[in-house]
Amino acid sequence: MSRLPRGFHARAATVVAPALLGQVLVRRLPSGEELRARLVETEAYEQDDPASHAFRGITARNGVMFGPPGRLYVYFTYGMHHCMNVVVGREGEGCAVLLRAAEPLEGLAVMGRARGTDRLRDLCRGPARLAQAFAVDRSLDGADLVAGDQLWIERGRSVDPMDVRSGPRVGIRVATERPWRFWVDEPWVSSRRWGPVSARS
DNA sequence: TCCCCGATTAACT
DNA sequence: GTTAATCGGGGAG
Repeated sequence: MSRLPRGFHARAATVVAPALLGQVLVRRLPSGEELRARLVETEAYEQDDPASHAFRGITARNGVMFGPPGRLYVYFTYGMHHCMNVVVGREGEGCAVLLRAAEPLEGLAVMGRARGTDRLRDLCRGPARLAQAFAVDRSLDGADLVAGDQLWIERGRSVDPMDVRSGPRVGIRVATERPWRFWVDEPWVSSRRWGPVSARS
């Protein structure tokens, strides 16, 4: 399997987000074990986007977002959850794609232990669940997905563009008119409400 | 310093 | 459908 190159990430968030569907997220744990899951749901956060953590400029928390593309931005929220994003676009822009859900493929027992459940469907269904299953927290903030050895993304079987759906992003109260959540209609996504088949190619 | 609330989840009714 | 859990970020004062 080939790893997604820097150039893949160096594009607009609204392009990278749907393009990530079907790609395989890989985590190598300190123990050497590898986890794999196929991405099925993402969200784009662009420049000048009121819903983006980068909207109000660079801070200690979101600094990685303004760095080079292809790195991981991890944030902590609700006092208990971690979520992971891929930094995209050009350095200095502050664009990212939130990884929201995936189909577990490999390392299921390890994911189940991390999640505290054996229910396959709940291992990676939701951004915080995905991060927990993959043992991702703030210590991986800034990890290089292109050249690093802890986390990366491999080219997976491509998703038919006609199967990509889109709709409003989840859990935000601004910019709801931007249909920047992308997903495929499978049981692994966090929510199947909304969204006709996307018009985008 | 204080204070509100969040790119959520799980356990309820 | 509703709500508690739980705490760091960042705007206001």
